[in-house]
Amino acid sequence: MGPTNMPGITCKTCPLRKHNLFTPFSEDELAFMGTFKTGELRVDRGSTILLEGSSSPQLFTVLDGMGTRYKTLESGRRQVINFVFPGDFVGLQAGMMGEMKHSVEATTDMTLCVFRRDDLWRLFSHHPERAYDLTWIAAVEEHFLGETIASLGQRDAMQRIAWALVRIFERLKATGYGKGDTVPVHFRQQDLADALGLSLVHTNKTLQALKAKGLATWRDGKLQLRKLAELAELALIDPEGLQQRPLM
Amino acid sequence: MGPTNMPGITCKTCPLRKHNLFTPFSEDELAFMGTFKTGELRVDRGSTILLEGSSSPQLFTVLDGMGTRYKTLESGRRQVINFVFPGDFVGLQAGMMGEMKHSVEATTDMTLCVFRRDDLWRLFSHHPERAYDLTWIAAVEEHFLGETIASLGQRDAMQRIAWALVRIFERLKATGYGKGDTVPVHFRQQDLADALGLSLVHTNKTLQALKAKGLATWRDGKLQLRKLAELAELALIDPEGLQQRPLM
DNA sequence: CGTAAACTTGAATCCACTCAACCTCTGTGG
DNA sequence: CCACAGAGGTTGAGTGGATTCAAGTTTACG
Repeated sequence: MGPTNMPGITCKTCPLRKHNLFTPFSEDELAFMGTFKTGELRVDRGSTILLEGSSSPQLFTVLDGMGTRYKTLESGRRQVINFVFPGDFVGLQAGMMGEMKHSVEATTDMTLCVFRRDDLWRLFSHHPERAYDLTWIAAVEEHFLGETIASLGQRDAMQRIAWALVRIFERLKATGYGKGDTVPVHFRQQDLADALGLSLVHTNKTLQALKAKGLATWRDGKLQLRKLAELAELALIDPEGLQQRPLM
Repeated sequence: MGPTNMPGITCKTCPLRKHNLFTPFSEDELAFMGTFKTGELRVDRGSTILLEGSSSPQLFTVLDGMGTRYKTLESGRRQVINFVFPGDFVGLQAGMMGEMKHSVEATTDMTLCVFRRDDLWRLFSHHPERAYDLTWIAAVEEHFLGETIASLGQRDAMQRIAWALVRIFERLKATGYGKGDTVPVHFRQQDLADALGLSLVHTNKTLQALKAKGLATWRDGKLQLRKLAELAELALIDPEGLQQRPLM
């Protein structure tokens, strides 16, 4: 199955909107987004959605599925900047700066809501409240990247992994995935290693250590956090929870 | 000398605008920015301009001086998210999300251009081109943080320090600081260490190693890069140079 | 002249890395 | 139906880059 385009969900019936992770839409906004959205894209897992250095004519909001944003250094090493979840907006850099500064790849099969880059200016000129939200989204992203920098710079391997697992867990729960203390996570250990600046071997061993402590189990695409509070404490995360943010 | 407020430069005569690091202003934009700017702030080195968790009523563009954005973890460790240079816009997170997710501190005496947070909406609703630029700025910031993540995750100590020195150097040159192969850098080694996730001791020894290689000398607030290209190569930086960006 | 801040230096330790196998699936083609 | 290949995961051993600890030195300044 290759990438396909098909008329699917409308903004009005968008299943993401119901999660209170996202700020509610007004009727006006809803109507506008309907015209801003140009279609839907389905891609297989493994597909590259945006390529570093390219200037995509399209912007996306992830409707379903997960992926990674990553950079490849000249040394050949890969850094996963962050993980991409439903509700995330991708392509803003290409939209504003002219070209992507990282790649985006689908880790699972993925459905994306498609916007035209050329419409961005229409958004700014005619729908300031949506423009405001877009900037808000950029600010939220900046915040998370700052947190990641703090993790890579100041946390040891165990804290980093605990931190990542908690963040992934919280985000998925807030978007309606999983149930109880278990969420579906289909990333590979290598993805996590590349995200945290750790070797695959050490990531593996540290995951086992967390399992031995009875804090986290991650097998066969299922992540189970038995003692979330304890894990968050180990990760030096202050338990503020996720703040509401806009959705594109 | 404490913080003082005094009518100084007007946007029309703003010395930053002349550097081609920044995209030019139109007459309209210039006129509007004059009304958006509410004053100037001078602070001594060591001052905290924005505090993590606070919701500043003010936003700033740095006119002169340098500083750091940083977070403090529960463990007491400090992570410098990035350095702040003239032309940088600070306070966007507080402006959009309600509160700062990191602190901003002046490392040298600093002059800032002051805006009122309440005026942000006026900017979005009446000056879409400026709103667009603001989002652009956020996207640029996101790009740099992504690069930093790649550095902390994938580069070793020598590469990280080389990377940081080159980036600092390029940015300062692009804003008219220093001459020849030397620029003024008044950060402490501890700041650099905290930015790169390295210990002070190792930062010190690595700086000496770079000096021994004849690549970089940093003493008494003067950073001299003798062989920029070679240093950039060591740092795995592709020599694209700095891209034009908007200025607030 | 004394104190504090920033910078240096040396030594011992350890966290995380690399290397090198090996295991366990799953899908595929003879 | 079985052999094989490839991807993802696991395990052990040895190494080394970066850390911590603990003193120094230099510089700025009241």
